[in-house]
Amino acid sequence: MGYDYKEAMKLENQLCFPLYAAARAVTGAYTPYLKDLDLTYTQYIVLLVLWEKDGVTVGEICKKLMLDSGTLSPLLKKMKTLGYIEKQHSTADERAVLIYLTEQGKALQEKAKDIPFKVGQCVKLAPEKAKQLYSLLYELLGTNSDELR
Amino acid sequence: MGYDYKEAMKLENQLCFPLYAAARAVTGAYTPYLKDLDLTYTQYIVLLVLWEKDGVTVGEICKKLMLDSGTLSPLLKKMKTLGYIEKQHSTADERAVLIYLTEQGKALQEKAKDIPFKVGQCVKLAPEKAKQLYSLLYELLGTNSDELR
DNA sequence: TACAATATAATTGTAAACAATACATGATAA
DNA sequence: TTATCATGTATTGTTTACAATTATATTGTA
Repeated sequence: MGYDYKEAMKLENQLCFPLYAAARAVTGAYTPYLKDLDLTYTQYIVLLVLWEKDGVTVGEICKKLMLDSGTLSPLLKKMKTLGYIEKQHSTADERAVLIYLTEQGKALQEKAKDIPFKVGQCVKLAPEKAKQLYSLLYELLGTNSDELR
Repeated sequence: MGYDYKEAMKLENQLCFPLYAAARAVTGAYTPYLKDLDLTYTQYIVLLVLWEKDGVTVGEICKKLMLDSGTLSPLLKKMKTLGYIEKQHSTADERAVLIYLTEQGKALQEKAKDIPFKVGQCVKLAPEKAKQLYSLLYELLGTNSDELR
């Protein structure tokens, strides 16, 4: 008996599905908290990048978040109109666009400070299991960042 | 010293991010193979459901895939125009819509049979680690399917 | 110095994803 | 019965995602 493709094709036998579903579920867990701050999940992770290091290029944000400019360009434009960021062309390289937080953008960090904790409360996975999951995911991403994208 | 929220808010300290990124990466790994069959990832997982059990309601598909009707309704409409499925109102309950594979939709299973294997090749995670990841993800989903959605 | 190759963002087009709402059918209770 | 509530699906509006392309700037090189 060979490779049972019908068995392999069952939804519950594919790693992709729980990954896809879990990602949406966890992202969704952020939504109510982010809504209070008028933020979407993607805007939030852009801010996470900027709160760590202000004045980075669009390309650096793309790389960190593994998103492309087709996703981030309109998003950053929106965040600018919302008053969270400013854009500025690099003087060293006119192609590069640097993103800076406004005062309002900086102030959001304080307002968002409880979110990781609150979401952590929702995601009822024992700490050591969360850690395992975390490292498996990074392993998956690390060994595949080239092949997969 | 209290709870260091600035540390907690770093991108690399949040479980959500690798989950989000890995899900997109793995989903993206399907894209080239699915493109050959003129399928999107979401269409593919709908077919996975139907290949397992034909003639299920929209609601059952929603539940299995953890997607809502706002996502699936237009998708199913598209799949109908593509000739993969047919819709039929349940006689027992006129509200319910049953989804049936067409011959073309059934035939796609044979054409798609190598996809799980091929994607498995791309995702270079040792089998036992993939298994671990798999069960952690289902644990995350299982314990939270109510709270998270 | 030209000019091809490359790099950086933005744009366009298509397809999800989901909240909120609408709408039809079915179930239930006064 | 008939008002009311619940259920199943579809629609509308907003925001991602990403492929493919474009516009512009920079770099490498003949």
